[in-house]
Amino acid sequence: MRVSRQQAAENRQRIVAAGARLFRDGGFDGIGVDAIMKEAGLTHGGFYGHFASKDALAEEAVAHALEHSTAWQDRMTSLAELVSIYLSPRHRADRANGCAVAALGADVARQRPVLRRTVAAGIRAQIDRIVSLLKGGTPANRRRRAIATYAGMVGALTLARAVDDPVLAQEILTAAQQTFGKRQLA
Amino acid sequence: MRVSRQQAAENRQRIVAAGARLFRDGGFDGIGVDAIMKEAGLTHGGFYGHFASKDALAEEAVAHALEHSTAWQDRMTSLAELVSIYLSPRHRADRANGCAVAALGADVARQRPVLRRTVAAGIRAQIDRIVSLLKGGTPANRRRRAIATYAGMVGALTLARAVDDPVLAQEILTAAQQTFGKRQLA
DNA sequence: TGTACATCAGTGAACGCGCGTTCACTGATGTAC
DNA sequence: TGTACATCAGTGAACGCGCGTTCACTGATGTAC
Repeated sequence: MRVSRQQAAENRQRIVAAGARLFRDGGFDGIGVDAIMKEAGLTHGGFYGHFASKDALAEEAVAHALEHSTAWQDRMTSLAELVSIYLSPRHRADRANGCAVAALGADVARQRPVLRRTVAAGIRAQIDRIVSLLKGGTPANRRRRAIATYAGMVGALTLARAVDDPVLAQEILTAAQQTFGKRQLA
Repeated sequence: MRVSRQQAAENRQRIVAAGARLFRDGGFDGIGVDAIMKEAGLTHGGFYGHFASKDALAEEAVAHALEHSTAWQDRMTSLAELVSIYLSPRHRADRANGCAVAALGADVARQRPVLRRTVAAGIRAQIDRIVSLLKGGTPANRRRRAIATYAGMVGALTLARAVDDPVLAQEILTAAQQTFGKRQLA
């Protein structure tokens, strides 16, 4: 049953958004086209009218996730605030809507170059965002500290999500928050 | 064709070692029982004489990887040295034999509790190892800095592996090395 | 503005392949005498 | 120490299921007149 062009465009967007959420939650291999289409309120057969392959969606979904998982950061005025939200228990628990780099992490390294290029662009943008919140030092120094801070954030979230012990997880988040947020890296 | 008990025990160890390498390289879902058995020099049918399931092997393989990928660290006498090797281009390129936490990263969070407990133990051990290399400050302060340092190391390696641009990758490794190795976190 | 037809977004059955797992079989090892 | 038999590690074919992808079909949309 054909739908209007506008409806079709909306459906496409819903598929991308569903993929962005489900891939972050379950990993690229952990989620099927079937589940994504169902989440978007459609049946799996229609998928290939919108995308050439699951891989092609993955690419768009990651781009979408990178944009939307960082939008709130542009409203932050201090690094402490940004780090505090990034390393919050809520972000730890909500993989599906959080940072795509931390959610897909090592798996990105195993994906096609196009996808990795998209992720690289997202990482560059994130570094710039942190640079703009840092004070003092030369531009080169600020960039180094921004990279180290971002690495600390991604690593701490990854570690906190990997462990099953909630106490250790919280200790990791708190330690990283104090180091990368409250203090400024030298 | 039956083999000696000793041979069988050696075969089992070879399967674990093969799993440890291949899982780190390809991810839990990216590698099949077939490939692991072939890497161990056997055929896939014999797998279930040694392990109850692929998941059961994953558990042992991760434990094996955590031990063997950190053994060299006990010979390090300075944090700078440890960080320098961890964040080297060589470690970035050699996922299969490197840090299991960075190699499997976010995927660990999606695995069974037993495996996550194993990873948590490995993370605790790694934190202690870094604590013993830190100087100055109270024990609590050293522990916080050790956690932040470890998070920075894992995050930087994850980011460097995720991006496709070797220049950006090296910049990330260098920045993290300077921040977490050459200087001491406050 | 209304009618007739072509288009095409979405449906759901079906295909094919890969992969985890099972199983009957083989033949060397281990053991009982 | 040697022989006869039971055990069992490993083999490779086969099973079954899930999943990515295809396809004939449907019926509402878009368009030509």
